[in-house]
Amino acid sequence: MDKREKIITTAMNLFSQKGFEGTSVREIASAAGVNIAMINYYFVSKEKLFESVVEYKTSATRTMFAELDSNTALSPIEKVDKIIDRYVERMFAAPKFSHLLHRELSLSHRPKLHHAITEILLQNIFTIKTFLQKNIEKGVFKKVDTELTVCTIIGTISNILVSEEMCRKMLRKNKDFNPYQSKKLKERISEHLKQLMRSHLLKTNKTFKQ
Amino acid sequence: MDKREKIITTAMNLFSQKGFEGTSVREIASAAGVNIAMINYYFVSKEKLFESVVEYKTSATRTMFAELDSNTALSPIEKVDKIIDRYVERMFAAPKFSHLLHRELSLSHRPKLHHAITEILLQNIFTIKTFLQKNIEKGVFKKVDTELTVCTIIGTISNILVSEEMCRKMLRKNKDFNPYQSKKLKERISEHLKQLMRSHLLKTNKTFKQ
DNA sequence: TGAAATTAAACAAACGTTTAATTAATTTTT
DNA sequence: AAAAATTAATTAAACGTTTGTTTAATTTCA
Repeated sequence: MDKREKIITTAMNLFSQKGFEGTSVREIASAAGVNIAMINYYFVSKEKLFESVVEYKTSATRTMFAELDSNTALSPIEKVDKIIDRYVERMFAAPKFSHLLHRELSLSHRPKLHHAITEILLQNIFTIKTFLQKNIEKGVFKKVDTELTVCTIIGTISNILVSEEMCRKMLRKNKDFNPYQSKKLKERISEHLKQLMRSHLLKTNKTFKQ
Repeated sequence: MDKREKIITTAMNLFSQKGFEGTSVREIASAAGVNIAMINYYFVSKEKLFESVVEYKTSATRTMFAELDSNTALSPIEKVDKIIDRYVERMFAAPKFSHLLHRELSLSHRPKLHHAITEILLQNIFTIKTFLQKNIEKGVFKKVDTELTVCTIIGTISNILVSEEMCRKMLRKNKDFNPYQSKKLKERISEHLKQLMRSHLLKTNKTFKQ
């Protein structure tokens, strides 16, 4: 890995753990094993480094929902299942980075970064929303509030993963339970959301695994 | 309002807007109209001030869910409705403070504060969870994942309110729409969650306002 | 008179950033 | 292909600010 990339991944980890203001440039440089001046040399400023981190991390997963949307082999409710699975997968793969985005989103004193994150997240939201709307028009799904339904899916997942300690205590697990590594929890969340969405979206009284 | 309280409310607003590290003690002192030394005189340190802010804000609403729980005049699903109404109300009353809590919760480098917030939020979660469990045992509600159901309610609301700009764009509103002041949005979220919870929890096929 | 409240000033430490000098790598010229 | 010239990468040190906190003197109030 070249130094530029090493700085980005190190910064991502530190920003995720301690926030933007809570992480110093010296800390990043030291953890990445580079001279402190290299950071300004490559990224101009700390804020620009942050933007690079966001861009680096989200570019890979940007097309995920769009690809899923164009897959026509699945039934509407099966697609909902897939959307849930993929989103849960994505959040579990990098929970701390998701927190970083949400944290920055809830702050208002760095407008540029705020705007950039908003645009990134909106893409995913609109893809799902449009999918739901189409199937409501077709008469396949109930006439639900599509925008808030997307919020429910995303909000549920990010809420559970907001803190390891919180998650453990809420689920009454002991100290050696690691939420972010638990395959069981991942499946449990998927199951819950699928069941929730089936009763929410489907007109007929099909109950799911219950 | 005495100076101590003035410092707390000013700090709350600034911490909410700019985060803990993003707010300086000088800034708080200046905005509160007090000498900078007064903050350490009253609160010993910046971190202790933060803890005082959290304590001050949450003490008032701490008993809310417990009181609601002991109200026996309502049917189970009506109580769910009330829980949703109250929670939405609470979040809309101080959205930025909610973000402050969630932001701090997603960081791991101030363990003391992290722990304090966890305990505060857990009280509400367990009250709702226990209520759901009781009604599942009685056979009134379906056998759902109670813990994740609570996450869904809380997560949906906090996800929508995470950012004003995000909310506006997601709901396709124009610039002069103020999400945090919108009574309509508040009702819309309540409606969505009530409908969601009825299809999720109720065994019979009662659909709600649809 | 004595305790509490308030102040301006200073504290050391940490912050993000820049400088200027040096080494490494690449390109151009012979 | 070797030498020279040019660009890029890297470094230690210092830059001026800002940070949270403390001091010691003064004012306020009981």
